[in-house]
Amino acid sequence: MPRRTDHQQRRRGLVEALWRVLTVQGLEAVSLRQVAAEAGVSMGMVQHYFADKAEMVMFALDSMTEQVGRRMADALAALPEPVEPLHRVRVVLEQTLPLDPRRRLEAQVAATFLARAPVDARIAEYLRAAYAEGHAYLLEQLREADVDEPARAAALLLALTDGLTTHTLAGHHEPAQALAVLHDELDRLR
Amino acid sequence: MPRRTDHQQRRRGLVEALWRVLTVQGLEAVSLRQVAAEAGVSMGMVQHYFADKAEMVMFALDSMTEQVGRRMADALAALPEPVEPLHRVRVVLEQTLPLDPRRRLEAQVAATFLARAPVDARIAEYLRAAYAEGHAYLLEQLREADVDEPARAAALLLALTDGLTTHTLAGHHEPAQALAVLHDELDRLR
DNA sequence: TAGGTTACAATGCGAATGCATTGTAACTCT
DNA sequence: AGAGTTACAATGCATTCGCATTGTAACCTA
Repeated sequence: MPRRTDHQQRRRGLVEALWRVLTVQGLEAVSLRQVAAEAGVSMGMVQHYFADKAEMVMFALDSMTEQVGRRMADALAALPEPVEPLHRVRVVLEQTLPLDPRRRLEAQVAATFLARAPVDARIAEYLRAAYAEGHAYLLEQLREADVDEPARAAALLLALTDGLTTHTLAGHHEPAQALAVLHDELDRLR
Repeated sequence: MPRRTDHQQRRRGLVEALWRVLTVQGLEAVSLRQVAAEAGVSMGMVQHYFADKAEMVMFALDSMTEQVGRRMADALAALPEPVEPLHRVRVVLEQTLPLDPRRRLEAQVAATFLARAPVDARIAEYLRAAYAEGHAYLLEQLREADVDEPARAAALLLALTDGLTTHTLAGHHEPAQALAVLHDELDRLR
């Protein structure tokens, strides 16, 4: 066995560079060269770690959802006992709102991919599975909270959160306003 | 004065071709050549009617919002007297949901531009003005309907509608479900 | 220490892009 | 009828793209 590096770590570094290009210049500016430049490495290195552009982009999407999922799990674990189901819903949804720089970056990456889903089958399929998972979790919590029509409420909350995220990123209002709207809606579900 | 054509009409035709490219292949596939090919004309002609790509794209956005606005006005005018303000809200918001092929195309164009706003100042500014207009209209109607916290409710409805649109376009659920969610939420405002 | 594998760097290539330039009909007005 | 303007079409150019190829150093194993 010859010279070895930590593949996962290198790929993560490149993906962070990709995210930066994506959030500053948009998905159409994401190219092998741009990512390499942003990461301060050669284009050959990027090629070494990703078979092609599509794999790189899908890995960037996967890394992002993984990261958000981790933060959701952490936030849930930090909740004081006893945990109300609607509190879980609130905490989970708040992780997807652009409330700080980290979440703002993630939200923008997610929003960009979501907007691209209608014209990209692979992205659509991936996001569909993620949506199904999120919907199932919300459904479970809303049932436990005795909310009327929990399936519809779950769809509503997911759509509302995404809409608030998009509007915040577009500069239509402040993050705090988005948070207030979400809290209002959750209060009304009681 | 020499040879004359209807500039507005030609531009509209080209913009429809642009929309088709946009909805099928995404905004990054929109190029002078692609639009020309889709419209069945030469690239020189496209250049003749638009100074550059940016102007063409902004005109496409403007045409779309204009068209949606026209449909909203028509739908409002077709409402039977006496008109309830919440009914107006419903009719207006329904014009932005992808409930039929026409609205689906418009919704996808709108969603694509909205997702691009965070990295494009010109688009952001344009959409901000459009959002402000929509919010002001909803605010007026919600006040007339004696809804609690009308400003917040307006922001909620706009975000929810956009979220439902995005999720429908991404294939997360059916158009009918999106409509049902919106109707539920409007009923709860009474 | 020799051989083989890994980790890049560098370069080349065909395709596509936005835009500028040039050419040429067609039409209007004087 | 001539002149001038408009409406395109065609082409060229520099740049960027994804990807393939090639080269080379570093490193591990036998």
